[in-house]
Amino acid sequence: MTNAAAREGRATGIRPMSVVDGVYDSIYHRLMSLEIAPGARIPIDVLARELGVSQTPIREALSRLEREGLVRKEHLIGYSAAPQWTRKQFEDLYAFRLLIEPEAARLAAINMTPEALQQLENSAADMGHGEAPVDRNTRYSRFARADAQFHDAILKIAGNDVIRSTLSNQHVHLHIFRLMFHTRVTQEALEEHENLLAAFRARDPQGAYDTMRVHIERSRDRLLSAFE
Amino acid sequence: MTNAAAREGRATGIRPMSVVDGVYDSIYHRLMSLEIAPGARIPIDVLARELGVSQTPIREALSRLEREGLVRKEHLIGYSAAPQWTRKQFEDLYAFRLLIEPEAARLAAINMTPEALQQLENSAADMGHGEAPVDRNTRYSRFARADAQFHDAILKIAGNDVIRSTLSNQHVHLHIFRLMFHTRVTQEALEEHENLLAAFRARDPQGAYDTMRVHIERSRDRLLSAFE
DNA sequence: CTATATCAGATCCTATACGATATTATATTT
DNA sequence: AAATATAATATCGTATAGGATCTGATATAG
Repeated sequence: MTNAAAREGRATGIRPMSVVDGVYDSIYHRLMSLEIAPGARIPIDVLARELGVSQTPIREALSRLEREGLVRKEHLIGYSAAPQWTRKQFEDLYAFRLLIEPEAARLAAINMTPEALQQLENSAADMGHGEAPVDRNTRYSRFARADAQFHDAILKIAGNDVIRSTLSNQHVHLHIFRLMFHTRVTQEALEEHENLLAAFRARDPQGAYDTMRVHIERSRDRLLSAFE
Repeated sequence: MTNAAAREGRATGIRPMSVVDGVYDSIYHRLMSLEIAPGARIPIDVLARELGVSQTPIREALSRLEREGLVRKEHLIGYSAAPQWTRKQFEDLYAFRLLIEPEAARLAAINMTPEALQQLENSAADMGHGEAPVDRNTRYSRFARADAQFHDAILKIAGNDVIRSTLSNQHVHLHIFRLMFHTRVTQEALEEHENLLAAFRARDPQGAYDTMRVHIERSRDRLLSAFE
């Protein structure tokens, strides 16, 4: 029964995992894998039949995805996957990141502890090597996830929770992931992450600030080619 | 019938206004007026009975409010109004605003047009005078709303939609409104807004940047007293 | 051949019902 | 009297049903 399959996920705590969580994950991965294309309709009852659950949890999961900007809703028409980014949205986001993340890197360098540094090193190591990716899709998918984790770890060390939740809600990396299909990025990004780590090891706030700024600017320029 | 009352709101477009929208507004105003206290439980079926609608739209409205940080949800326990801010959350938010809004003011000064300036002037004028407030509650409530509109207008002129939606989702002003009950703020803020307008009239980007920074720092210091 | 009108199917939105879980009050034991 | 155990109530989470609206196709008129 699909119901049981959705529920069996990770029931970490004592509480039983809600059906909504399973539905959320399922839709999230369909968006991530581009199985649901940008702009495509997402009918509630079709999903309900496919997942073997009722419409109520589907509704809540989609509502949650809407708040994160991954799906859109039109009254009396229904839900659909968010359309591909426009160039302006892309540029606005990077202008925003340039305001936030260099300063966050500076704060992180100030607050850096040996334990936090070790976690960052591990996170960065995950990006480079790992089992061989089976196809282009899973390769980029894993890269995007690891990149998100790396940047979030820095924000966590910086210690400003408002900034951290704000950026994670932007779900930057899912959208970027889509763009990556049209470009090549991984090698340079890895080197820039290594530069960041060097600044953190040296406990150099200004260096971390500058390095992060350069990293984001280069990331922007690399991805800009996706808009021709 | 309460159902009809909820629906009668503003049905501006051709589309009938959804029940969810009415429920959302109702709960929002109850939070704004402190009729629902910070931290208080919000039982779904009690609300459903009071508003004369079923539980499904209540559920969706609460989900929407959760994304905006106004209510919290615990699995198998239920919804409750977001607790009063801690000092750390408050300081994190203002650190965030200091990164964003001065730069937004700078951009707004660059993009300023006569029409945009006129709208800002009107918005600022709304804050000063208006019909006499009936009580302390509605006076602060109107002030908070007008202040939010003024700051949002600047962000709109700055032109970065990512930044604008991010800040409006923070619902800064609702929470600040609560704090204002414990302090007095209006007169100084009005003068600082006037200083901002002066910089915009002069098309002075650097001046707008500096003035906004001072404004936010002072706003922070004024409200900090609410934490003793 | 194009454009409008009508109709059937799909989908959304809301209401209601019921099992599962948490919370509170009562009773029992130490 | 304090603490634990048990039962009753309140509330949540999910499933299902039906009315309302939209979408797309077919038919008809110009």
